[in-house]
Amino acid sequence: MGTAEETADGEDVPWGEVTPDAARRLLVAAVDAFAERGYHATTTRDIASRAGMSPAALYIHYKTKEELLHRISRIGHDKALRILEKAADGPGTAAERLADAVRSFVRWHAERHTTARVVQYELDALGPEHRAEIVALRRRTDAAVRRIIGEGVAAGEFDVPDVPGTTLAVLSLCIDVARWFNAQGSRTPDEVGALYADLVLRMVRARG
Amino acid sequence: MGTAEETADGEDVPWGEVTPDAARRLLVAAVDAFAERGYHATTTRDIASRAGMSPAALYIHYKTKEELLHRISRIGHDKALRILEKAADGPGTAAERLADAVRSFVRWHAERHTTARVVQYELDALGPEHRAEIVALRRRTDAAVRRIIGEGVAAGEFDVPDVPGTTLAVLSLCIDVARWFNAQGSRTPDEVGALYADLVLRMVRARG
DNA sequence: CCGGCCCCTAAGCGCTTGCTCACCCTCGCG
DNA sequence: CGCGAGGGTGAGCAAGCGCTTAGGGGCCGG
Repeated sequence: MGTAEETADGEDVPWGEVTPDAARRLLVAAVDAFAERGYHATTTRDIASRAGMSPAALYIHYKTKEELLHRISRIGHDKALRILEKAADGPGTAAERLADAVRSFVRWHAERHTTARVVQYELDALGPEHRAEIVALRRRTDAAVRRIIGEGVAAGEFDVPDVPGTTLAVLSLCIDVARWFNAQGSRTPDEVGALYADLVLRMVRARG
Repeated sequence: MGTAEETADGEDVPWGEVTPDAARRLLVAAVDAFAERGYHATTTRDIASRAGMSPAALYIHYKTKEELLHRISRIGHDKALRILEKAADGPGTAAERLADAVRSFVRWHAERHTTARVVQYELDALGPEHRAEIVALRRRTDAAVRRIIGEGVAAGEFDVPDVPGTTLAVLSLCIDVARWFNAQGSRTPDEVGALYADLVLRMVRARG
């Protein structure tokens, strides 16, 4: 807390951990390009020109185009996981924690949907070692949700016949927000978060 | 019914409508390659060699690589839409029809998950006119689900505060099956279909 | 036997790709 | 002022891309 990439009120500055400034500008340009066209359809010239630099500038700060994707994916997954685990470890009943987790996770996917789209849908473009690292993070994401649902069942709050299957469905539902969410659409990230939290509570048949 | 691409018991032969045989072999190879690596990461040489042909053979049957994707996308969307509309127009209560729609739609996405992955996630790679044609089909998909839910609400079967939002969530949930489903995984398409039908009925709080 | 037809291939064209390299400009420091 | 260091550029390389073209080989009716 209080590190350079956070403001006084504790809210994160996106990509604040990426330095120096030129490296961050390139990374932000890459996120936009990857989200818009996909990793494979994006050229290094496109990324550099979005950042206002020559094609060669990219290779001062990153070894390859794939390393850029890895940095984006790594930071994005870290952030998403932290949001989810914070909600899972919070106070309150299982229903309250599940609703909180879904609400904040979905809000992140909607608010930062360009980043989320890259993070969630360009996994296959990573090299084998980098992909393995990211897959490990995703398992922790799955474990966090499964724990809340499991505790809710144990406490008699939830009625869920298939805990792993329901966990999968809940996460799938949240992640897919990154695919369809449109900033020009009629729903705000808060509204989608509230809607999805309600739907998920219904899925576990929590009293609510 | 009884057309060339259907067997006696009415079950479809996949890609039976694609002729001649060499064109179908190329298309099946393209589906596999696109699903595995993505459209942009797949080369025309890769497609041709999977079909056991030289790179030039592709251009005897298809004008461009994009035309191949369009044929796949068009046929796949037609099939998915037909499955969904058949369930929506069937007999029974809204709950029965919704469960049937979700079950069969999900089963298709799981069973034919390579095709579904291309169909659902490579939309942006299509040219503008082809994309517009596919988007129109997707609107009919949305309309079919919305109609069932709307009728369930009108009949007092469902308790749904936000019909368009719930429709979006239901479709999103089903479509995302194509992303995570793995044939080597522990769940069969039938099991996933049954699980998802139950979860969706809970989302609309149908008596079940 | 032939000649036209239909699939298919070998070779390769023009272009774009990820990435490199020789060089330059700016700036802090003695 | 001289100078080294580090972020930046223009030009371009080797490889791979989508796609084309000239021609080969098997099957057909005559």
